Amino acid sequence: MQAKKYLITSALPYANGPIHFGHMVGAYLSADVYNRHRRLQGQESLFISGSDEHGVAIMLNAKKAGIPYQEYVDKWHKEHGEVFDKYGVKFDFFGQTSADYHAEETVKWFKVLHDKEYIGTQDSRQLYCNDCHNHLPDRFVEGTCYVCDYPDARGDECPNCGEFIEPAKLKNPVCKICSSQNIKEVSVTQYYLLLSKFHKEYREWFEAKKDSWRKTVWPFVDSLTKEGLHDRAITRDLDWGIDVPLPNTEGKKLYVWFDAPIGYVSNTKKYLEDSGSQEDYLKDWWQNEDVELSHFIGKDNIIFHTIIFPCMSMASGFAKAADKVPANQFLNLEGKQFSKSTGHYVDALDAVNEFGQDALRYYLLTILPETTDSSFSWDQFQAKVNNELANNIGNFLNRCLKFTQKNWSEGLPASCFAGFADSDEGKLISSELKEINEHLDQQNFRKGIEKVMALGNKANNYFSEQAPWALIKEDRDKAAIVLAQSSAYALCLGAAMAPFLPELSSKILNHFSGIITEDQVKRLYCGEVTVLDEVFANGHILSIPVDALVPKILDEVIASKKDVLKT
RNA sequence: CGCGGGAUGGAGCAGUCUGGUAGCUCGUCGGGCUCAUAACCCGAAGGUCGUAGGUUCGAAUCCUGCUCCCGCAACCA
Repeated sequence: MQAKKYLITSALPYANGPIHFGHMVGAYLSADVYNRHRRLQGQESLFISGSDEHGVAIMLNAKKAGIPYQEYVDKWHKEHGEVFDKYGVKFDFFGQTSADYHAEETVKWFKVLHDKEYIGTQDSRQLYCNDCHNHLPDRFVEGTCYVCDYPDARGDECPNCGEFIEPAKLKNPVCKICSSQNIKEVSVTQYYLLLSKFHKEYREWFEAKKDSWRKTVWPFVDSLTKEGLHDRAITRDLDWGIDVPLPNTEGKKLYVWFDAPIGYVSNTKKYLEDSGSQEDYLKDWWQNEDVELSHFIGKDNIIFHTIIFPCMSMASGFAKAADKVPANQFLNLEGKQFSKSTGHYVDALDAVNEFGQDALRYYLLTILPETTDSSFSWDQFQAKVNNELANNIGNFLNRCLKFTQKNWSEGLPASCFAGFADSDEGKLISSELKEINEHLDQQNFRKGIEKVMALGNKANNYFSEQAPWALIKEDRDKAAIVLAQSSAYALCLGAAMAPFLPELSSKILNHFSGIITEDQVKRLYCGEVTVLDEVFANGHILSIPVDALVPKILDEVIASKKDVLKT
């Protein structure tokens, strides 16, 4: 059955540091393209994200910076919002998990899961630092591996021998927070999400996804869950987070990963309330079977979005489980991992301020790590932007519009545009536009943007073959028809590009403002080229001066970027 | 045998599920054009599809073994 509405979420960025291209490409750009795509199709959609603001890492960094937790996360929330804005990633709502409305929603989920006996207590042994008085999560302890004697084994895994570590057994454990060796093992009682009880229902839901989920997602999750599900602690002994809503639980907070995905739901609720909508966030969206729910995430989040949150949703009855989880692989920088500490790093905000939204969105979308890890390279960035975006698309628009403006300053008459939809060019464009739609329906973003480029290629092809610069000397009327068809090409390119490069798209459409409505753009986007007969019913005058729409990136600039990485 | 992903012309990738003369973008070389952002168009060269076997009339694609790379992914998020 065709879904009627689309609920789109992007992983909540952790409010603990700057955003880099890896984040951008992992969970935000493709989600934004998908959202814009569905809207252009005239579908109803909601695009939700927000800051993830709890957890030990934030606590410690705020303490280190000497500022209150709330102030710390607010700072990052603001900066992240700014970055997304500059990249044209346009959420309907970008909330915060430290807000009251979110705590309220999370508590509701906890209580229902508790009442249904999907939450219970278990005792476990955990390390505690006597000097900084923190309960130490596995990753915050280091020591000597008890299997291979590797000296820098982490509390959860030994990077040398690959053994999964039981932190209490580590030799010479050291607190990673304060470097103290004064660590003791204590017994703690935590609340657990009893996923083991939900195995059968979970697998029933999961197995139905086999053919539609990416092969980087399904087999991995399958191998983790086919034998059974592990219960999982969802509380921690911390002083920053949402209080456990039960008596005698002082000092316990909900684990950040329990509350974070509920953020999608609470942010939806808040958005609908704030925008004065009459819709109910659960009935009309989260529980609605006619809604297609897609979680856009990086591969590091697969477990939470394909196992834990779906179980929480189904077991509580608050929400349907995900329909699609188009998880991306990782993006490297010049072949190596991004690393802020070693300086092998590019700040996403600096980059967009320098190169602009179109160039970065274009390049990043063409290297989306959909099937395998990919790599950002400055040389390739320059080559692709200059050769593909500027020379192909940008130059086509420039040559065709400038030529038209120079020779038909009075405008092209309606008669030149007649019959375009039925022409070979018109039919070709129509089928190309429909194909782009299909790729995006399937969330194949790279293929989609490749197709847009191919359309630009065809436009250049047509222009060169028809050679209007020669034709105009022999038969001005025939040349006018060629230019009219080229204008139609330009307009179609503008529409096709809309979900990928909204800024460039609107620059193109701007040349046709006044003769095309928003609704007509949507129809054109879906491949209905007959709409052009209406659009050009009175001919067309290019009234705005034509300028190069895609600036080229200079060698010196790229060289300086590469130099920065070397040092 | 921890788990998953990957290995395809100089570079980056698609194709593998559903076997049938190996495709795309960039780069290189040759030609054309001059409307345009030294842009555009046409043509060419370049690959025994990581490796060793197997199945088959036929394998990049299916099966088995091996090598190398990336990541760590259910108590960091």
